[in-house]
Amino acid sequence: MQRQIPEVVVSRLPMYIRGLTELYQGGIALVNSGDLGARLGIAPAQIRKDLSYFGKFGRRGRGYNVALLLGELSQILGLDRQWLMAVVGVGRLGRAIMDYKGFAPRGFKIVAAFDRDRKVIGRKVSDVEIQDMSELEATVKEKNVNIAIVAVPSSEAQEVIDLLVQSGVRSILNYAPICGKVPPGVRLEGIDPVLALQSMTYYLARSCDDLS
Amino acid sequence: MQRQIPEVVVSRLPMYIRGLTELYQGGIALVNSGDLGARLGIAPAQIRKDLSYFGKFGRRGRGYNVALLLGELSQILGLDRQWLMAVVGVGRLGRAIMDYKGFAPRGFKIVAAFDRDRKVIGRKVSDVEIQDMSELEATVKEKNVNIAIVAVPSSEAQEVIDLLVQSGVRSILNYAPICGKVPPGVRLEGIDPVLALQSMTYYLARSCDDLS
DNA sequence: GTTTGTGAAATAGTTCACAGCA
DNA sequence: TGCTGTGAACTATTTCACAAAC
Repeated sequence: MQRQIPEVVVSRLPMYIRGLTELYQGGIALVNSGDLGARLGIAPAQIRKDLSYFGKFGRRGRGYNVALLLGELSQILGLDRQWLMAVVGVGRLGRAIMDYKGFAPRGFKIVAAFDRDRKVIGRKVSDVEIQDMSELEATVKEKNVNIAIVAVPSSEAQEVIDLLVQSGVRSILNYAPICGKVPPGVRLEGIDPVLALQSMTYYLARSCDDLS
Repeated sequence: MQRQIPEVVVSRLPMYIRGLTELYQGGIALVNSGDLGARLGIAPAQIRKDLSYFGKFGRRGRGYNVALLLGELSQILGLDRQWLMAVVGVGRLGRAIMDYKGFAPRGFKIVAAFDRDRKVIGRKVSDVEIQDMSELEATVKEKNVNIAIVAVPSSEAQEVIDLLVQSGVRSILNYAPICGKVPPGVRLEGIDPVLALQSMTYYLARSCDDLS
């Protein structure tokens, strides 16, 4: 147990949560690092080492209590509370994000949406009323939004990111295919399926061409 | 220049493509590793080292010819051809994926879609007719699909992945929030926004709690 | 003068292997 | 006996720093 945990370690905790949740729902009460690792495709020693950054959660000779570890990890990640999110850009993609049923059950609730298009302002999508961009800063502060999802066209994305940062948002999930810039202290993560596809083709191209 | 390139290196090439494309569209013909790095948030030495795995593309004292490097990287990643994709699962999420306008302009074309729900089979989404799952293997082979996108509920995802692998698909982009298993030689990448959110909350929770 | 390409050095991350405990 | 927790060993990745090229 120590300070300054590597980012890779933090990024694996959600996977452990995922695997443990499946076990929990399957009624399995106890699991060891080998079985959890096999399920997630992660080395058992990796799991034990990662957990050791945060404490001692297992019992030697037995393994980990699934419910207990799930609770501990949820607390470590701050998932024991509800997080309020805003969506910026309510075009095709933004609407799909707002309609996505996967956020709420995992503790992430969309409570505000913004667009600059007059034609959609005032309408409701999934029970959330779309507001004008000019109301972003005030609404974000008033509703205590701390995560924003950017779903505007690439050309406007950086501008929107800047506005969000200025409004006090410290975590941004960006769907626009640009590499945005944020000041230190703000987290920006990109979601771009094309980026994933473009590295897969590297390996596809190789297994097609090389018959060696 | 050498064999066996690290995966991290391959995963950065699409980012270079992205940055170079922006420069190209901005009419900039020449770029050095420092400027490209600043734009992408990557160290200049990292860029030079990554490129050196594949060859020598720059001119000392000058930098890189944007169009030239773009072409080289596209070829390396196999982006100089069109890739045909199939979508499995045409619910809310699957339809959003099929409607997404970001694939085609970057060389990825959806040419087939499958679902097991009788009510949607036969309908068209974005000009592609939805077929029954039973036709998957034959259609994938006939149309030369080599990438599949999985957008079925978690409970069916592994089953669908197995079917795709059996049908000869070597690259799968999985939107279901499970950690699927594939045999060696098949690439499976997951897209799960919640996973990204769950690690962002770790840092959010810390900057809220700790006033230290 | 400028910037690449690249070994060598430094850092980060993973895996081993085993003492310690149930 | 079985499995965790963890330093130590190993491997991978990044960064440095500079000769070579223009």
